[in-house]
Amino acid sequence: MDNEIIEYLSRYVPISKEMEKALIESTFIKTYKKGTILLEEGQLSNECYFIFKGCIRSYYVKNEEEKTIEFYTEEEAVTPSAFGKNTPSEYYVECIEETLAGVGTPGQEAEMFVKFPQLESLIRAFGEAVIAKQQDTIAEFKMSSPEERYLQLVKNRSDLIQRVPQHQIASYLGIKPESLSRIRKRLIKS
Amino acid sequence: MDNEIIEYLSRYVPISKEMEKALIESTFIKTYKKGTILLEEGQLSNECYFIFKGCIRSYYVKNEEEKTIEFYTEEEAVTPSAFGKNTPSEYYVECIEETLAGVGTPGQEAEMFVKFPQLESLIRAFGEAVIAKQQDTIAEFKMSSPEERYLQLVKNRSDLIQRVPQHQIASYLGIKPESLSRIRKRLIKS
DNA sequence: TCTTTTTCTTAACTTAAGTCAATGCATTTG
DNA sequence: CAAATGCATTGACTTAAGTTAAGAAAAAGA
Repeated sequence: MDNEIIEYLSRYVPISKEMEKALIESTFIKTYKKGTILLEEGQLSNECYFIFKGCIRSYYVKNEEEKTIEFYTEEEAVTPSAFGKNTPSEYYVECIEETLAGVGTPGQEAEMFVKFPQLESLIRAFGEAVIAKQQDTIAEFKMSSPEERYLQLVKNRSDLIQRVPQHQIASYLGIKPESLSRIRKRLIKS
Repeated sequence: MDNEIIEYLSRYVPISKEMEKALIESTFIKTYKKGTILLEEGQLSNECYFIFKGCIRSYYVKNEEEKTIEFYTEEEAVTPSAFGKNTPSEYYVECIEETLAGVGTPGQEAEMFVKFPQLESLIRAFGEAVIAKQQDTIAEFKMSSPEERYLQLVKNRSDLIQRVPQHQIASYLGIKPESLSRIRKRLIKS
């Protein structure tokens, strides 16, 4: 179990044995029931997560409507923008399945940074990768029709199509559930 | 002139006198003609920029069409995703006005990181701010119609409406120039 | 198991963006 | 200065997404 975190991090930076040990010791693991709200709009964020099993969704609410920003699944890290900051979160974070996750806190993070300054490089590299990926997402959004976006999703993250309710997929694609329903019908026919 | 870079950075982290001196000494300043391509798709990126005067645009090309990702203007930093990496850039970076900018290189960056490890924290904090802003952009895109996106742009960055050709604004909003033209007409009437 | 709630689909209608084509205007270039 | 190029606008038409409403199917809860 703990090895998964290490393996994940080592994609971005070499992890020493010592660092590995400190990481494992300072991480505590929790399970959350389906439907658990991990963070609400307006609240401060004191936790970040590494998912071992399950699915977490982040979403904004505007005009009483939920707009899904991202789905996170196994072996992915969830760090709210407001994590460890003194500003309230602009969005919600919710477990949409029973979820088993490693939980990190700002204190633990700071401690690790002091002990292992290389971690800062890691986080920086990781952040840069996230930025590049998000830029791609934005460009993809501008360049594609709803139907194309759906096809991309099916291609790249077909697991989500199976495990996530369609109205949440629709909000992730920036369209209404009715439209997604029609898109699917259209595609089946052809 | 140099003070602008310092002032900009100090929004994110305290800058020591010594650091200030090193920064100013290692930055060189260049002017680019309107239309200069700073980075092409497929090329490696060896430079990042801090704009003193002018405007830089980044864009993807897909199906022979340009899709603008972002416009950068005075006192903003432009760091291509591929900067200092060994992977080719996925997009173009172009000066759409005569532009005066400070130019940074990976070598200079690395040198600064060695001399001033705090800089790494700065870059990390900065990256996090960028991530939060991009998440907002993505959410805004999902939540709004083209007309609403245009109104947001007018509200938040009215300068761009003045200084950037409309077809580039259209591609930035993810719509066709004809549609933008109609949106403007619609808004004037009401 | 039966009920309730949530999710998905369908239909009819409205609205606006995409497409194609033409035109006018402005800026650049020879 | 004339020609060419690039840019913005307009119109007619097509296409698909939003809206509203209803009903079916599936999942959750009592």
